[in-house]
Amino acid sequence: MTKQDARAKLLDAAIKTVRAQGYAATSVDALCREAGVTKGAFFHHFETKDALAVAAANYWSESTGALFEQASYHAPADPLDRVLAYIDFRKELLRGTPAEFTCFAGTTVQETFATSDDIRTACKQSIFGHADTLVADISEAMRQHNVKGNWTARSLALHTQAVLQGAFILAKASGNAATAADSVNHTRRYIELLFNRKPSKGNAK
Amino acid sequence: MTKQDARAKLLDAAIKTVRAQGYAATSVDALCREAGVTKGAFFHHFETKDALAVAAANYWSESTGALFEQASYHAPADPLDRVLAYIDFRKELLRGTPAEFTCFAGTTVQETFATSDDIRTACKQSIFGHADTLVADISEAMRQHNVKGNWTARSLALHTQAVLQGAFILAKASGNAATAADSVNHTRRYIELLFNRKPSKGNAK
DNA sequence: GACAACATACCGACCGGTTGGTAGTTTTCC
DNA sequence: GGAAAACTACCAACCGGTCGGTATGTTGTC
Repeated sequence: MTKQDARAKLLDAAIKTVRAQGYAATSVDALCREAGVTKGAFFHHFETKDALAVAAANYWSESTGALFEQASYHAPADPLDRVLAYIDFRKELLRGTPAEFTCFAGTTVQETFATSDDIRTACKQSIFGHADTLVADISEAMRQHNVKGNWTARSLALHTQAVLQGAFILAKASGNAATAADSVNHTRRYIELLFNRKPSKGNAK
Repeated sequence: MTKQDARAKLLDAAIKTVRAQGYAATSVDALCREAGVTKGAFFHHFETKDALAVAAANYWSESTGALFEQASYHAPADPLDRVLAYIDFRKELLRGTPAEFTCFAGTTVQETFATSDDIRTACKQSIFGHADTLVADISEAMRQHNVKGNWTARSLALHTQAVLQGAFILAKASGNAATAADSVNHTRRYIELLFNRKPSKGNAK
């Protein structure tokens, strides 16, 4: 109702609609309809459709960043436990329809990587930036548990993101969130094996 | 030049263009231009644009199926070696630009899962059908190496596909195929750990 | 001469983006 | 401190162009 309302509503509409239909299939008109604003408002706040995509990717980084910052997986004293709790948290988020739990940045970059460097960079920042928040815990876990392999903390952090992005695709293809959860279970098991941690019960398949 | 030529050229153009730009951003006109045929030819062979997508997904299944059938990773006597050789083969394929090594089915299903059940099913068949070709070797490896975990051969096969699909997205986002190769290395290491196989040298990061 | 395999010309709907304009707020200047 | 000027947020109508799709040829082959 107040100032700057249209911009926020358009960003929310973009996240929702693009996750459901993809970026190219989402028209500016559809976005305005979903947000309940006019086309004039759209182009008042965003120079082009691509500029909205960049803003939405940054908005996505901020809102998911806040979600993960507040989450309880940071609580355990052992850094390895924090990493495993993060994996469990990601698994818990796999609820509802794919449009509800999949990643705006991953979906958008898949369509735009070759046509818009600005969008690609914003999406890369979202995915790689989130991965970077895991590196400290992984590094500390490697130190405390005396694990040194032929791999880096950052590459493992990025690998967890790759698994999730791929799990989203399989969930979309199968229409089944459980398919994605299976891959998260494998990732948990991988980390347990890397750190010689006894596997927890209850991660079937 | 001969009969049925236009259809084949349109399918090739679809694979190439969709991998580069996505499905929705690929117009029928652009497809005809790329294939060197007219719009009349397009709608002579395909009832709708969506019908072409289904045909292209099936064509993708066939052509990649032939590629993997002929590959040399089936040679080793030990089924675990065959699985690891498959992983190495997938890593070798990560050459050139993302448009050259990424998956048509994964790209397409990401955009169409909610809007076309026919396309979604054809893409699911492509990805899950390929995963199924790995199940026999994984199962035999579990038997021969006396490995039984809280997971199934099929879920591990699907997990390898999830990692690859996710690795494609990270490669698109970073513009760097090496990012994808890192995830494949982690997957190889995971399988080695699952089967208590000594790690091979040379899989850095 | 019938039929498949195209080609050409064209359609209405919708695309991203622009226009001229209005209502309300903030800043400027005496 | 109060009016004028400038600015912000937003709107409805509209633009040229492109979209997926169609209707009607033409051409080569059996």
